[in-house]
Amino acid sequence: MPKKYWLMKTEPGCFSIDDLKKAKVEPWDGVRNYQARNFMRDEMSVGDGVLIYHSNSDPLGVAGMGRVASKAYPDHTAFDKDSRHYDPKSTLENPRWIMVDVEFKTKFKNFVLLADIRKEAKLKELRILQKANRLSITPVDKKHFDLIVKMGS
DNA sequence: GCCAACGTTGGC
DNA sequence: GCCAACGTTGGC
Repeated sequence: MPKKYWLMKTEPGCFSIDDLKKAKVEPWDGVRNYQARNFMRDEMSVGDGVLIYHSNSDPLGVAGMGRVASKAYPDHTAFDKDSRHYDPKSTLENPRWIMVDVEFKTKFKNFVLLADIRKEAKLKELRILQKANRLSITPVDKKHFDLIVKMGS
């Protein structure tokens, strides 16, 4: 299967690129959106490239790069009553939510600001720039992925 | 199956 | 903190 590329959002106040660097590999739990889930279930494979995007923070933008390190498997936080991601409709027999492991690759030398991504004409088709795109996982074209990595290096 | 109400996301 | 946009829920 050809390698694919993704952008995954995280709130750094909750889990940042530095946390990922420290953890090396992290289960990407808490995704509670069907479109994002289906990307993980149907399209992701081990080795895919991941842009790590910091949302809801200052600065906003892409902080680094990782890779998909596992296939999708049940998100156990959905079973945990004490988790903020608890979903009573997800059961062990029939898990509704899944996650993949994400492995740290690099923290960008130059944080790639959302404002600079907006200014770059070649990136105008990027999903996160489209109006009101709230998807926490979006596919990224290889050429866009490579350009953002270049901007960050 | 419609749709109003509600909760969440996330940039500003 | 605001609020627009969107997804989900649930009554009908």
